[in-house]
Amino acid sequence: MPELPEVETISRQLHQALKGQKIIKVTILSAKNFVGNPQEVVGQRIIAVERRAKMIWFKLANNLTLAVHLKLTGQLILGQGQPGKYTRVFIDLGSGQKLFFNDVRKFGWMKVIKNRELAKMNLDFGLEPFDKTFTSDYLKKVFSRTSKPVKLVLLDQTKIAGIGNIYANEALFAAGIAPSRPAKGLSNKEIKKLRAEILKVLQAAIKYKGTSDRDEAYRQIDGAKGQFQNFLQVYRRQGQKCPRCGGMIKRIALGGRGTFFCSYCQK
DNA sequence: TGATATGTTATCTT
DNA sequence: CAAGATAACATATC
Repeated sequence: MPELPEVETISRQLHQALKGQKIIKVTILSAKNFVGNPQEVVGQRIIAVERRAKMIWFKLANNLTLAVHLKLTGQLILGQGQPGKYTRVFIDLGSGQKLFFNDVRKFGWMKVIKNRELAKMNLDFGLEPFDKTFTSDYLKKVFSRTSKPVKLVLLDQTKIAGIGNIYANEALFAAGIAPSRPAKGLSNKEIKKLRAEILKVLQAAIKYKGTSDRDEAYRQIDGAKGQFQNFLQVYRRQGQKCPRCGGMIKRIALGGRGTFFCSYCQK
């Protein structure tokens, strides 16, 4: 699924490829996946492409931003060809290339947003893990206020932006903390460790350009898979041996989501 | 056929 | 009232 490392990868690649380019034409094939007036972005130059939480922001010259959320199965592919079966929107660029927004399940969206509304939208999200304000003191404060399972707090975008199911599971494994532990019950030492492991796993996943699990949707902008699926320790590995202690990896549901952990070495 | 997958939000419940 | 729990969204795959 596109989480922080996947969206960051796409966002960096698009910035590289599209900075300075002009949007020539917007073709909407599925109306529900495009919000706003496409004419407002036509003719505009792309100043920068940035990531915020799990969104990609195309900052345009006219103080508008084209925001994209890939949700579960969205892709942004840069190419020369024709739209595919699951292309919902595509954008013709000055270079002659096309940017295809593909999305099997149609949960994702593109939205035209005024920059001053963007600032308001920003307030709905928690801290970016790589922001220097994301300290263990901050985590401690967040955790102390709830007895929800710690994994659900990691997934709460209003507290921390960008972590999804894969990296919540992996970070808790790396920190040796059971996902169902009530957040307020974690010790200072555990919180410190968890913060460090969150940063480590996100950094490693960015290095390997994200996780393309099975035939899942995530792709880099040239259509290539990421490689971090080869480094997953627990995610979707139920029934297999724990790479750390040799115990059995279990699967439970937390908040209706698959949760994977080693019941021997995650305390 | 039914279970499973999942990010986010709407809605129901406590 | 707020926090927490759960359903809904759409569709493919096992």
